[in-house]
Amino acid sequence: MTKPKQVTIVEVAEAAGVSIATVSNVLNRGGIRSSKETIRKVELAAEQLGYRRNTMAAGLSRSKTYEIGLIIPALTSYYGQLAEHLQIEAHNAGYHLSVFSSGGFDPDIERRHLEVLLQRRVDGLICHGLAMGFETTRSIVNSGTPLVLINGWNWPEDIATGAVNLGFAGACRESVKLLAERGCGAICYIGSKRSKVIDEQRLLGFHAGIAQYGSGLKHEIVDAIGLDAEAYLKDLVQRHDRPVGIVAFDDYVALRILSAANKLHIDMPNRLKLIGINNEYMAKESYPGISSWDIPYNDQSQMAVAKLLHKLGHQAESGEEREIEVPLTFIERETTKSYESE
Amino acid sequence: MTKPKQVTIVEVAEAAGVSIATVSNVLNRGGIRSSKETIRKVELAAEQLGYRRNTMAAGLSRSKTYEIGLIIPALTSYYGQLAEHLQIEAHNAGYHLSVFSSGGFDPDIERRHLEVLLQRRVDGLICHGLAMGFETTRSIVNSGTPLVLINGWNWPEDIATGAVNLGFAGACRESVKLLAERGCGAICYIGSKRSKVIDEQRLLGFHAGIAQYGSGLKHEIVDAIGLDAEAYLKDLVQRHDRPVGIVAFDDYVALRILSAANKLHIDMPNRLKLIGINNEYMAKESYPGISSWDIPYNDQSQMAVAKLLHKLGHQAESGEEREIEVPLTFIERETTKSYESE
DNA sequence: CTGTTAGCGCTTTCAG
DNA sequence: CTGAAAGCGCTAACAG
Repeated sequence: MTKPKQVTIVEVAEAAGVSIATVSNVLNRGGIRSSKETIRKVELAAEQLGYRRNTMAAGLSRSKTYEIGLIIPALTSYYGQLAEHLQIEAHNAGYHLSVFSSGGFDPDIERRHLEVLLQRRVDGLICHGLAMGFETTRSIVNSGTPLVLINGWNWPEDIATGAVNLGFAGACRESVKLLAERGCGAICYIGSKRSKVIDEQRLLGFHAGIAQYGSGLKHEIVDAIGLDAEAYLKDLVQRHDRPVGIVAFDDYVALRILSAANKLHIDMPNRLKLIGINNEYMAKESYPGISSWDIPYNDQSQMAVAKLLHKLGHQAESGEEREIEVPLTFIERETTKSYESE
Repeated sequence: MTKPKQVTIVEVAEAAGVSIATVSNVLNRGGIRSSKETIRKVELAAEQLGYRRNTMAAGLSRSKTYEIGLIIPALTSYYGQLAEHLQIEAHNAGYHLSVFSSGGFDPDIERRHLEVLLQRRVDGLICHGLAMGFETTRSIVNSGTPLVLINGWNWPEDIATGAVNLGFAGACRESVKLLAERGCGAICYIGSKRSKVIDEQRLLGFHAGIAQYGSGLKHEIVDAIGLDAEAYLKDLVQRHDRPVGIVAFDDYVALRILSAANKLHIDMPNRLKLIGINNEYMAKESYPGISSWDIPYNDQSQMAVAKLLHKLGHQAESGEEREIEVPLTFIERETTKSYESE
């Protein structure tokens, strides 16, 4: 069980009867500029010996790792999905993505992972805004490692790094619009202070929506943490005659609301209309189905990777603007509309 | 924006007026056997220059990476959680964990990630049974890299590698028992063929339960994929006078069932009793709450890492048995029991 | 087309 | 306690 000495190009070279340089050329540079015969010999030898390139040696020698690091606040739901997509995009670009979770916004863990990544000399970094403190980020930027942020809004100029953000504000604004149009007399945003910057974006959009479409409408803002959904909802509905609209922080919060509503036998969508965000499984499979905003994982991932590649000098497009925004798309379900046929 | 040449021990050595060997000793070997004065000088120089150790060089030189690779089928729900916990355990042991998702059971991606990890010369590997084919696994074992499996049951002797498995079978058996005791006249398992080996385990337990506690009980087995939950449920309930019990593959499937039941106004838990697995958010927050089996992430992670360390020669305990099993714990909610007080 | 050789940055004997 | 020197495995000129 002791790790048998791994085979190196030296051994392959010997077996194939060529020099190590030739082996390197054949195996790791696409066999260009080598005779067919040599290529064959080398590949055969490598195959038989079970050669496997040592990334550390290669990286050290070229001072380029083809690795890009990802730091996200968690590995669940949205973040997990995102990581998955990014992994694919990175691969398509010839890089490979190492994923690290900062374990729910823990700045120490964040620092630690970052340090590991930097010590690894990753070529670039993709980080979620939530997982990054300003200080940490500044130190990356100073280290010279290219960085693109995901969901990082309005970062200080001196550490501006390019970001691709989700259009949460827009989604919330449109949610308000829709709820207003559907006849809600009061609209309420249930946020989550825990995800500060993201909550701010939602709130921004919510307020914009109220300002634009909600004249004469009552509105209020509460936080999901520690909220007694049942009590709140009961009270909310009692206080208003017309239908009530709720914009939930995400589908998790929305599910809590929906369950409370079910328990109280509140008529959805006639008495209460509910919109979540993220379009997760539970939104689709709960009863009634929760209207929600779908996340364009593909677009966001593609853009993030493209932007990073650009910084890495790959001369791709889409590297100009500092922040770019990706819009969500609304998926309507029974919490906002009664289905006739469908 | 071009990557400024990173500082190396050579520069630190110069700045501190000592040799690179000394720098290495101080910085990366805990400053043992060095005079206080030297230590101070070196640390100061390193600090000022912003020295950051190059992992590749270090790893290459010691042929030891302190990295362990993780391959899981996805980054969502259970898998994401698991990864998160493993990351912590690994860290506590002085290792760092690189996470890779094989993008939903895709054998090509699996192979690719594996190759990357092996080329990185990770010290060890933790893989989820679902994400691994036998062939792939055999090649790891042959490569000499220690491997511990998570949820890998009954692997062929020649690639037996040690596994820490969740007690799904036990959970399902006990679910049947509970449903039988609670007066169900028919018990039904709704599986998911997509997760083959896991489904098998559940089924194993289900059958054991039926054999042991379900004499005279009707039982049936269906698959969640493509299932019309509403139609199925309607029919199921009509066919039986006594309460019907359902053991769902996981909480995702359970949620679908629950939604269908709500839609059909089936009385839970009196007419229908439902048990999920994984104890995810939706089980806790749906209405009625779904009884489910909680996963001991901590235990499983600890054991997996401990087992791997053992193989790495860390001489820890718990490395003897080839497969070890971690039991789940039942969390009862309203889908199986009416609450009076809570 | 192929081989020689000088590193990449760090660890690790082994002398001093 | 400190330093000189020999690698770790691979890449990248540069000659042949």
